[in-house]
Amino acid sequence: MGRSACCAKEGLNRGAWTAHEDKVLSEYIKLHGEGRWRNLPKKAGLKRCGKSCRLRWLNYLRPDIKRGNISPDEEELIIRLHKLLGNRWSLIAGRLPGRTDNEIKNYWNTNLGKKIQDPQQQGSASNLKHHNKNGEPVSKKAKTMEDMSPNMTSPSPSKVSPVVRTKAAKCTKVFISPHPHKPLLGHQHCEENNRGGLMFDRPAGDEHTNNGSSSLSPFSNIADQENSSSDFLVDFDMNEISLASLLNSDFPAINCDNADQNGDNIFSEEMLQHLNDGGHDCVQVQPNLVLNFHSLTSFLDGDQGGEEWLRE
DNA sequence: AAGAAGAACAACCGCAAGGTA
DNA sequence: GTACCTTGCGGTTGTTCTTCT
Repeated sequence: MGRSACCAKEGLNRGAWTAHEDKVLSEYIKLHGEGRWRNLPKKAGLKRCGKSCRLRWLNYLRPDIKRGNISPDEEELIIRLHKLLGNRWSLIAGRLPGRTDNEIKNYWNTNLGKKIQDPQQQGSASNLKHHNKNGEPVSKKAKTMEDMSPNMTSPSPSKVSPVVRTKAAKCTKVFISPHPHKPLLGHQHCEENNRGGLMFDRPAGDEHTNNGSSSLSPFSNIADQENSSSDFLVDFDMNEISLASLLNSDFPAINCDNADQNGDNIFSEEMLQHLNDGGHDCVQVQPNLVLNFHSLTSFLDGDQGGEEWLRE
């Protein structure tokens, strides 16, 4: 992958990470924390360069990573943030809980960049990934995980390999890192995936969110909800005190109006109850304080709002 | 069913900024 | 002041996957 060797050290592994390597890295970081990347591989017993370990952790192994489709709301936010910030992916990613700069960059390059360049194709970028010969949009990803990702569930013999395919499952299943203190709620069938994490089927009745722009509900399951909501709030807290006014003004309205297109709220009562019952150590999530991308993007569109907020 | 083309994305690289001795 | 180290960022590329013919 990529170019020629960077660390150029003989004997170092390159390319795709194996499940074993992921496990070793995760466990090492759990024990010792992040940082000291240069020495980490040696100490952890990995034949990788520190940079590679860092990237792997930040982009895929971190417990708060949200995998899966970029929702239309997120997409809109990305577009607006990009308008303000340009290619400052890390800043943009900082405003999208659970998303990484790499993921957003990739998404931009493969979807939004084209969309912006070709305004005629306005509409949800989720719908213009492919076009058939009639010019009709065909969503490559509007399939269930079972259909689309055999190597996540039942790898074909020829593909059996220890190498981890971490393709963001666009997804009826969501990767969740094991969190000892977080109960695995639900009714989900769960199975260990090839990264040592857990894959969950969506709860029955949630299939409607899997329509290619699926994650209209930005949160695919409890763990996702926890991570996403808390990250978002934490992000606010950390970055701008003035965001309190933002939250007070615009966000509280959203639990109702950010119901998904089927009229369902993003959070079920059960979910909110779980959050308030200590799903989080620090963050108490109020029922009406739910992420509203529409509100945020409106804010960013405002005369003074966005730009100042984004400046660190 | 097979091959081609294009899309998606994981991973790499080089560089710059910040921290420390 | 500066040299070195570490970390983070944005751009780029190779591989895999999906869809079309």
